[in-house]
Amino acid sequence: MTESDSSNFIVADDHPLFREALIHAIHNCVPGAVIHEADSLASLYEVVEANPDADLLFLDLHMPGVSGFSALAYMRNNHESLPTVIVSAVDDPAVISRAIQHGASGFIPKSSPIRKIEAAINAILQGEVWLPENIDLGAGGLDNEEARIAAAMSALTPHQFRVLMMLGEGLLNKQIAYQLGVSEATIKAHVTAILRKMQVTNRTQAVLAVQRLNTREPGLVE
Amino acid sequence: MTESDSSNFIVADDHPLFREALIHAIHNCVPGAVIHEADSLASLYEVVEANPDADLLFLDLHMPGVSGFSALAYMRNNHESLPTVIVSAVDDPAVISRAIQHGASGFIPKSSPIRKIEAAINAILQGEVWLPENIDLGAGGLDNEEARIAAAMSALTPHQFRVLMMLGEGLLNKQIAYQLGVSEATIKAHVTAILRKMQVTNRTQAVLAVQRLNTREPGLVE
DNA sequence: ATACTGATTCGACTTTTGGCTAATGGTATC
DNA sequence: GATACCATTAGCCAAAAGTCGAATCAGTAT
Repeated sequence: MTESDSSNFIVADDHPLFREALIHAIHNCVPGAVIHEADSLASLYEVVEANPDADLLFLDLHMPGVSGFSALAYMRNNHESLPTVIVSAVDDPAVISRAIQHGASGFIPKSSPIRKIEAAINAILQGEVWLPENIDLGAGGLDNEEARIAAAMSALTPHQFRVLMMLGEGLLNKQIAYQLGVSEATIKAHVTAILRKMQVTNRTQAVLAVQRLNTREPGLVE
Repeated sequence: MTESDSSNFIVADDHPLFREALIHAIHNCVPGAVIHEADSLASLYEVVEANPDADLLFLDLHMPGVSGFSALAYMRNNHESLPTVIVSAVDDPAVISRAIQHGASGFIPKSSPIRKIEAAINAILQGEVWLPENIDLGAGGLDNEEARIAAAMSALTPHQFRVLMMLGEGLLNKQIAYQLGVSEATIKAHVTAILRKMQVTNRTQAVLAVQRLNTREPGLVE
């Protein structure tokens, strides 16, 4: 009866087909597994809140509402006890390396054959950090800036994080307020708190900071 | 006496050491070559204006004031007659492919040995499009968005482009005005024109558009 | 010579942003 | 129960952002 008896997983990916495939693989590894799905930042919030005892989160790097390592950085500090595995179409060693440094418990390229994915799931359930073969973790280091931004971002509250992601879409305070069903005054208060925590002076700079956590080529920033 | 008798080149790169090495290689290929240098967007403007009859521009992808393909997109439309070769530390096939699609006349990785660089210069002077070996030009296509943004950006006037790049650094109108030595009202007018041409409604969205021309992993944008 | 186009400049005006204070209620934690 | 933090809102204010119309200037076509 109690869910703590069985394994609880969360699969966050906006591609239904891949979600299904991943769930299938998980079931093969853990027959009685209970799996919860999310296809956006908003639904990820709901599912994570509703299942605080989940054992593992499979997180896509790109979903509606979040992009890059932002969501990972956030999860690492607001739900420390929930290990997070990145599942992504990207398989650049530098991106993989950065994901691990941002606190991911593993990295599964979407291009992996089913067997490999199942092997990855099993390894991670054993507490291992699973990576594709031949990955040099020294490939892409986090520069100081990136680490600082990730730390600042993980200090944000859930609402603040959500608002920050919407700033990242170029929305007005008024639009954000409408979409979240609160007053504009509330959004302003959130934005002020965000700017403070991110140590920037206006929303454009905040958005630029978020962009640095995207999976762009490392080594280009002077 | 007339400069049109000799070959005119422009080398735009913010790394003095590499600039020197490249100039040396050019001299080896074209003994009497006249070479003009730029180490920032501002100086690139000056040099290009001062030498409208230049034969070839060597352009680094990352200089103070510009980043990614923005400068290339701009050059392609405002100085159509000046062929541009990208010189970059990046050698990702997708980046190379995108550079060519943005109108570059060649791509020289900085990691190339001197001989290769000289071979590249000779080939490009013959009118060829020079690429590193084994490059699959199908590697990274421009999505519609990226092509649209590049087109919009190349419709900007020099001043507007300059202002847009400064928006991309998170600067205030006031700061931009001070740096360019004009009134804040002028900058506001430029910004309004930029927003119109880029088909966005505020500066944050304009900055996000510019970011799409950076050399980040392609294929990640949903 | 005239007219037209486009770039640059700027002031006046409106809207949006962002900071500050203050108040309310909820929810943990101690 | 007290304390702390979060979310919410209002109201006020100063600063910044953005729009419009207008003047100037250069180049270009007629």
